[in-house]
Amino acid sequence: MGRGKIEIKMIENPTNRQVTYSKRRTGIMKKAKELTVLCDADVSIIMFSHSGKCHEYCSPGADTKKIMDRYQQASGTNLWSEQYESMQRTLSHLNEINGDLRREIRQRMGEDLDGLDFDHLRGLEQNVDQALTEVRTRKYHKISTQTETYKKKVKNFAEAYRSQLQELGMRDESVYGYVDNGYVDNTPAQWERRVPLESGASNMNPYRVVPSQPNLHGMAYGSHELRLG
Amino acid sequence: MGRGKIEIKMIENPTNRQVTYSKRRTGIMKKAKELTVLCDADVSIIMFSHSGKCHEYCSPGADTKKIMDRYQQASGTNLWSEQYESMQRTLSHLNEINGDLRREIRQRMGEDLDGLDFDHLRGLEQNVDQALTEVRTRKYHKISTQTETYKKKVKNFAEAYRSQLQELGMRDESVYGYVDNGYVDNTPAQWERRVPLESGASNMNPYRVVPSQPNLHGMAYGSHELRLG
DNA sequence: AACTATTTATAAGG
DNA sequence: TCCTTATAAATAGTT
Repeated sequence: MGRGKIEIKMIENPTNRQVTYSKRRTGIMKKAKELTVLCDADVSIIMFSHSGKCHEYCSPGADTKKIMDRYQQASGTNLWSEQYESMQRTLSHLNEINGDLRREIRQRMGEDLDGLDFDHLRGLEQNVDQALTEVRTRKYHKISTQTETYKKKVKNFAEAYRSQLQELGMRDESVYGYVDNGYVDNTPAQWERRVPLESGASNMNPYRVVPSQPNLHGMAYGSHELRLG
Repeated sequence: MGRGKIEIKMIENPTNRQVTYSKRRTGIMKKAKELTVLCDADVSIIMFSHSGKCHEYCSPGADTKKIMDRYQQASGTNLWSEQYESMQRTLSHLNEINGDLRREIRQRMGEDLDGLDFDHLRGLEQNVDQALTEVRTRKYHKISTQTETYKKKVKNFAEAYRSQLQELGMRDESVYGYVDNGYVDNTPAQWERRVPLESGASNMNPYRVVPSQPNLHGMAYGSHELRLG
């Protein structure tokens, strides 16, 4: 339709091509609008010109994404579902691992042991026993280290205090005596009574006896729709 | 264009509307094809009729999804990204939790204890100690239960054997003697030497000492592209 | 679905 | 990009 008939094949002249693209794009968009109104249809058109420019039409009362979602549903299967399902599988896999890890922790806490046969129980016992030994070793190492640290601190403090006294021309023999007898005590008794410090950085507190859910990141996935608090 | 000019407004007569939809749809699709060829453009058209029927056109050399992805990219921001990012956040959150759980297990195995202060060590020690007690209790309970089971089995077997002998008009006093003296033994010594049975259903073997990765589901997400082996 | 009078789209040119 | 105009194409109403 025009001054002459044209063959439907790629227009080589870039200017002509661009002009034709522009005209016909307008034409299609107009037709789409008319169809939308005349027939009460939902239409989505997305076009990319040879040069990469993007144009779209979308019938009023719906947006492109809605039509695409509807398209996805209508065409049944594919589109994003593939990627969604991949992520979905990953999520349930991770959740499964999560469940296994929690169960292992519960079993290491002496719970949920009904499912274990004798050999597993025996192995678990040995492993926990070794762990206990290791933890005890560390604990006592910590005690002595901290004790040494405090000893040094107090010693340094006393040293400074004494040299100050000396600067003032005075003497006080009781400083060292205080350090060695009173403040530092190798028995763990005073430690055992301390209230544990809350560690904000770690959400894992191994010393807390939490009966069934070692870490309370309650999550349950499995539906296609996801929400994350 | 036709026998008479029509006003662009919704066609009330359903038959006419359907006929017009059909004709004009064909027209638009044809125009789209021509545009594709003439101007080397990528076009995607999705249409839903008033009755809900879906029709699409997509330029050859690309599929609808590709054009939509390109559209998403071109239109800059949103569309699916919101949902993707939500899932992405969920995934990394789960991974983080799993990391914490793995660390907790390692610490319950006596590893990775450098970061714990004295109070945590003390709590962990107490907890592991309690767990050890519980596991031991269960283990010995298992021993006695299994022993009882075997005792009964052998007893039943011996009973059956003896009644068979009786049916044959014979007597054998040694049967019970064998049961009570030889086969059943309450000491755990013979159990301790058994090779553990492999449990195929469970991928968690608490009695295995695996130094750094309690469960080898090595996963590392974080990129937008996902793959799951 | 086919026909056809008429409207609409648009190719070429400015 | 817009205007013009001759002509091709689309299609409304009819059969």
